[in-house]
Amino acid sequence: MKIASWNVNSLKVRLPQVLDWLAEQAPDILGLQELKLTDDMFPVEAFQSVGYHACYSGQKTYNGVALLSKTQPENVQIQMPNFPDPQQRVIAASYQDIRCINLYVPNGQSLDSDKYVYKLNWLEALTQYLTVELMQHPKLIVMGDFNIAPEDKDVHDPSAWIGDVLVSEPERAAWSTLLALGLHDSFRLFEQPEKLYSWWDYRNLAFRRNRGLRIDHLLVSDALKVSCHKSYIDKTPRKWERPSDHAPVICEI
DNA sequence: ATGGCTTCATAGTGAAGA
Repeated sequence: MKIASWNVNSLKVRLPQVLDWLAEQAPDILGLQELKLTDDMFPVEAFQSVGYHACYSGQKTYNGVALLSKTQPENVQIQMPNFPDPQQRVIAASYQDIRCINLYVPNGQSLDSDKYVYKLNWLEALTQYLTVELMQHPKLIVMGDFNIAPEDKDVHDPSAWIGDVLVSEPERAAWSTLLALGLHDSFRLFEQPEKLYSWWDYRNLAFRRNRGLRIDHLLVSDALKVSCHKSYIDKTPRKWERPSDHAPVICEI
């Protein structure tokens, strides 16, 4: 079973690329973030016609998350029940005995921003939410754009990022707290080449120079860790014309 | 070099992303 996560930075703009990628990779489940469209604009038919079910939670301009799947999603939940939020950043669904949670974690903007406070509060709520979910669903996958680079090796130039969001100690502590619940960064379950990232700035030829961060992740619970046999990043779509700034991340269980 | 690029917004001294 192939499960993937991709921040598409506008589904309106990226729909043709998502369809191409689905045809190429044929994931069983694909979590999308940053749809940037309202639910009435969601391209249900386009995905249906290539054999994918969809559940989604969008909003105007910002945020928005969706799960595409070859099988029917069950028990779909939008938002964390313990954190009502006008920003659409969470969608969860079950596929047989696997529970899949797709996240668009707040960016935080800067360490002195209100948005940073919101990010840390959001991550604290996520910890509580996942604690409950893990008790109910031993086979749990938590995927998405976490907007956290867990370690310095996930940062192209750690010294240049000191004091910035995505790498700060409180964010990394929140990440560690999530893993301590019994979740595993699937990417780090395996030997990986160095300097592999999932996001590159649009500016300054950052992709060509591989000046990136690894901030998109697929976490698997203990019960899924044993059957997880592969985890990787597909940089190909980042090379396409008018790409998202994020690449899809994939794990196979 | 506090901008460089992209998206969605509106017609701003743009906002936000990462």
